[in-house]
Amino acid sequence: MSSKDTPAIRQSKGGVQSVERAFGLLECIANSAGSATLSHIAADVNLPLPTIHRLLNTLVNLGVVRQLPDRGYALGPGLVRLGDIAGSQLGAIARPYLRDLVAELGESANVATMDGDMVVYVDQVASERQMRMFTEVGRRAHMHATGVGKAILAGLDPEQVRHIAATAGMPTPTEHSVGTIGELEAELERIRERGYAIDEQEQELGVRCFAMAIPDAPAPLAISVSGPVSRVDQAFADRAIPLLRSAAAQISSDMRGGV
Amino acid sequence: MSSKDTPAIRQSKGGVQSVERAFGLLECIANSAGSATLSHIAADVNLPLPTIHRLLNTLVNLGVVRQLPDRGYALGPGLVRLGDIAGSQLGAIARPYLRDLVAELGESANVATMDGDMVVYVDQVASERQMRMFTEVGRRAHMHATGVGKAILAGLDPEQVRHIAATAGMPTPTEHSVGTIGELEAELERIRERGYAIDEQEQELGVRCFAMAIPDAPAPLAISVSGPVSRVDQAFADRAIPLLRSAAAQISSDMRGGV
DNA sequence: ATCGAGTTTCCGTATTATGGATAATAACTT
DNA sequence: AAGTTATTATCCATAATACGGAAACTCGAT
Repeated sequence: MSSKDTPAIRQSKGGVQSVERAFGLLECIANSAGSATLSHIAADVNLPLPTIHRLLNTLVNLGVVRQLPDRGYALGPGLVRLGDIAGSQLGAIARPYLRDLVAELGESANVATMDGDMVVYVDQVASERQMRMFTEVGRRAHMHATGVGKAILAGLDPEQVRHIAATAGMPTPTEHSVGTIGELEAELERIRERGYAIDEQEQELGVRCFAMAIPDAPAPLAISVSGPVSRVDQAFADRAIPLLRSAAAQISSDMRGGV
Repeated sequence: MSSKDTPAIRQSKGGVQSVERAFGLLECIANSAGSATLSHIAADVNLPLPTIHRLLNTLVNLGVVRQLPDRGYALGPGLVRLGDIAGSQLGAIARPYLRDLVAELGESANVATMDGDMVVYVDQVASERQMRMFTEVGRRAHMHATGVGKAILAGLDPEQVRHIAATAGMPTPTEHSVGTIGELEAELERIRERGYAIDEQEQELGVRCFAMAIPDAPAPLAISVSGPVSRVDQAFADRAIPLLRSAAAQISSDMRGGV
């Protein structure tokens, strides 16, 4: 499951070839979890060895890739920094509104984006409560098993949803998780009707979560509030949903407004 | 403070120009917090507009940069993913040992690397205790004010240390923090003698931390255990130091061993 | 000590990125 | 609302740049 995952390297017209190739290599290393040797990479992306070697050298000099003592290549710390900044920038616009949500509702609020076929949490404002959700920023999770993920999926084409479900798979972290594409599609329809997604202990037992997509965002984005089922109940939802709705609207307009 | 931070773009011989330039642009966007407009970027990196535009286009197509509705450019979600994977890969080798440390000592353990002139936490295993350190993965901190940072600094050339202190500055988060280069150098000398670093409430009041650098790591790396001063005392240190030492040695050999 | 898979360097070639000039678009001004 | 400027996007001839075949080298295995 490695020679087909990276379908060579997409070359879009008007793009700079070497840059596209360079990121193809990064993708390739990212997919082959851990290190990847030169020839291993050459097998995946379809390029002559010297070319790959030269590109990798450049990336190593840039600190984006690090070369292991056994000559293998791995993603380097430079990417940690860039990724961190990228995430915080995405989250930065949303943060003040998340803070309001937390202040108002007393539960943790999150922003997540879709990357590839997974959800990535880009920012979180944790509640002050003792027992609270512990969703690390940067964590990745399956779309169908999270509130934010389902909220995002509900805004995509059905075929795109199928494709994501197919490539990422549909594991069921708990017995409440959605397990089949049929169920998922029905669930997404419900989400579209009511305007928000519910994660009913689907990601973790005892945790309920309300999520909503940010309309017209530059990247697929959703926000959520989550907490233990004991506190996050119907009464909570009645207070939370309008707040989520207005937060989503404001974030959306902030993002369109630039800065 | 923006036209001098990015000293054009470093071009190392044997490197692929366009790739180096592309990452120069990413750096530039990263530095100009939030969005950066085309001409703003052109002012920082010293390149003709069409060239920048073409490179940015490529990066946008790759999902690494996103273009805002006001035509500004910002780092995109693709980087979040790569950075996340890069971080977890760096941390992955260390994680099992961190787990052991936490199991044995009952306090949170961290791995951090140096990136630029800052420390970045790449992984953490949190203790099960109620009151625990809340160091998010991906967080950046000043070298001189953290245990891991000082442990790493202790292994660098004095001039490099000076340079880092000069460029990053030396803020003092608490009244215990090291505030001058003189103090720092003395402290680093002590660290070299005893073989580990102590963060004595220098980052946050009430928090003590023992840290040790990973020798011969592919990137500067250090591990630490930290917790409230009430629990993390001399008796704790007596248990912790040998464990840290052996963990560091094992991680080091694992990293040299490849995979 | 010999071999061979995998990695790195070399260098002539032409493919590829380049950037000056120009057009299109947005922002400001009167 | 029309004119003006600043900013961004597109063309395309040029040559500089990245390319990749071939050959040297390194390291682990036999």
